[in-house]
Amino acid sequence: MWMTIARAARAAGVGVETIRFYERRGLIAQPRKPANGFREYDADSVARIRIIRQAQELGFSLREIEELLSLRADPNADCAEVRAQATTKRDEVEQKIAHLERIRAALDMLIAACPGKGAVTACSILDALTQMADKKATKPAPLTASSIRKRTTRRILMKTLVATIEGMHCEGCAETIKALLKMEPGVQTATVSFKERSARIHFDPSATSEGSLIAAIERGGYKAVRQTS
Amino acid sequence: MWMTIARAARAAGVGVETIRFYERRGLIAQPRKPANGFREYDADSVARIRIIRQAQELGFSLREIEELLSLRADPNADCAEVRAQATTKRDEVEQKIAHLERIRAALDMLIAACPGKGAVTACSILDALTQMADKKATKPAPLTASSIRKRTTRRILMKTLVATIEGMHCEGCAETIKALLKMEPGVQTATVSFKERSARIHFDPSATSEGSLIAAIERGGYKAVRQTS
DNA sequence: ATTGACTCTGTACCACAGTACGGATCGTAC
DNA sequence: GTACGATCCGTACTGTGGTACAGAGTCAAT
Repeated sequence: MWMTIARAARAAGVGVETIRFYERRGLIAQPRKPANGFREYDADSVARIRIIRQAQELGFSLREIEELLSLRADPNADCAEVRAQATTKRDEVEQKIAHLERIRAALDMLIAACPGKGAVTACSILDALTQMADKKATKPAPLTASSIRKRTTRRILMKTLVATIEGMHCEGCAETIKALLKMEPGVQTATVSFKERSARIHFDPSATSEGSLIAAIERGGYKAVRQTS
Repeated sequence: MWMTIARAARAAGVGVETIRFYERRGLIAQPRKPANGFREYDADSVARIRIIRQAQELGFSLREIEELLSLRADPNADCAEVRAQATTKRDEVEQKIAHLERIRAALDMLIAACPGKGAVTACSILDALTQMADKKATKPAPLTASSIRKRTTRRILMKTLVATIEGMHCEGCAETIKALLKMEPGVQTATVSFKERSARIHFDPSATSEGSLIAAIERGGYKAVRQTS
C-alpha cells in the first residue's frame, strides 16, 4: 500500500517540495520505484514526516531532529541521550524567554514614559533609545589617541598577550587551551593558568593577531578578554 | 573632527563591513570626501549606529529601525507613530513569549515522563513525539508492520561515530571537545558526555573521516578510540 | 491521440543580518 | 621606493527552512 509524493504530502500536511527538501537534507530516505522513477511512500514515511513537524513545533531545528531520528534508529543509543537533547532545548527555550522578557520590560518602560502625542523632536522613546546607546558607549573603545600605528619592520618582533579566561573548570581545561593556542600560527609559547584564570601568550604579530588568539580560545568554548596591562 | 570607517566602527562597536552594509541598506547616509574617496564619519554618525544597535537589542528589525529613524528625521511626524511601533513590537514579543512558554511546558512534560535511562526503543520522549504527531493527523493510515523496507540510499549519507575518550577532567572538557569537533568540516552534530567518557558524532563521510575526527579530538590533548558497535 | 494532472531533476530564489574576499587604490613610515 | 595597512567597490557566501520555476517525462482519462 503506497502513495505518490503528492498524496504523502497531503497526508503529512506538508508541501511536495518540502518532502523533496527533507530528502535532500537526509532527513528521510530516498524511496524509488525504478519502473517510472516516481517516489513511493508508505504510512511509515508519512509518520516520519509528521514526527519531524512535531519536533519542529517543539523548537528543534532540522539538524537536531536528524540527530534525534538517528538516535531512534540506533539500537545502542541510550534514552538518556534523547533526554539530554530535550533538556538542552528546554534550557535554550528558557533563555530565549528570559531574553524576550527583558525586552518586553524595556519596551513597557518606554511606552509608559511616552505621552503619546506631540512632535517627534520631543519623543521620549527616541530620546531614550539614544541615551541607552550612549550609556553603553563608554566601554567599547577609547577612541582618543589610541590609534598608534605600530609599524614593526621585517624583524620578528614578539608580542605578549595576557588574557583573562572564563569558563575553565579544571587543570585539564588549561591544558586544552594551551594545546589550542600552540596550534595557532605564530604562537611561540603559551602558558595557561587555571588558578589565575589567565593565559600568557608570546606570539609573532605578523603571523597572527590578538583577535585571532582570543578567537582561538573562544572556539574552545571559553571566554577570553585581553588584560589591559 | 572626523574619523575613517575603521575608527568609527570601533567607536560604535561594530565591524567595518557592517557600516558599509548599513549604508547599502539606506540606514545611514553616505558620507564621502571626494579627495580620496574615503568615507568620513563624525560623532553623530557613530551615535546613529549605536542607536541602530540599541534598537536591534530591543528586537526591532533593520527595516523597522529604518522606519523609526525616518520618523525621527521627519518634523511632521507625530510621537504617537513611534509609540505605535513600540506597542506593536511589545505585542509581538509577548506572542513570542507565550509561544515559547507553551514549548517549554511541552518539553518539561516530556522530560518529566522520561526515565532517563534504558534502550532508546522504549524512549518515552520519542514515543510521545510520534503520538503527538499522530494525534494531529486527520486520518493516520493503518500501519502494516510487515512492510518495513529500509532503503538507506541518501544523497547526504550521514554516518555516526561513537568514540570512547580518555583524559577528560570535567564537563568543561566535554564542552571543549564538542566545540573542537564542530569546527571540523562535515560535522553535523556532536554530543560529548563527560559521565560516559564518550562522544557521538554525526558527520558527512564525504567531507571528513573517522580518522580525522579522532585526530581532531587528540589534537585537543585527549585520547579517543572508536567504539565498535 | 491528446489533454491535463502529476512527477522527475536541477537550479535559483525568499527573508535576515551580516561576513568574506578579490583586485585596485590611497596614505605613510622607514 | 617600497612595503604595509587601510580603504574602495562589487560580488558571493554564510545558515535556516523552505518555495518556485524550467524543461522533460509519465499516467489516466477522454
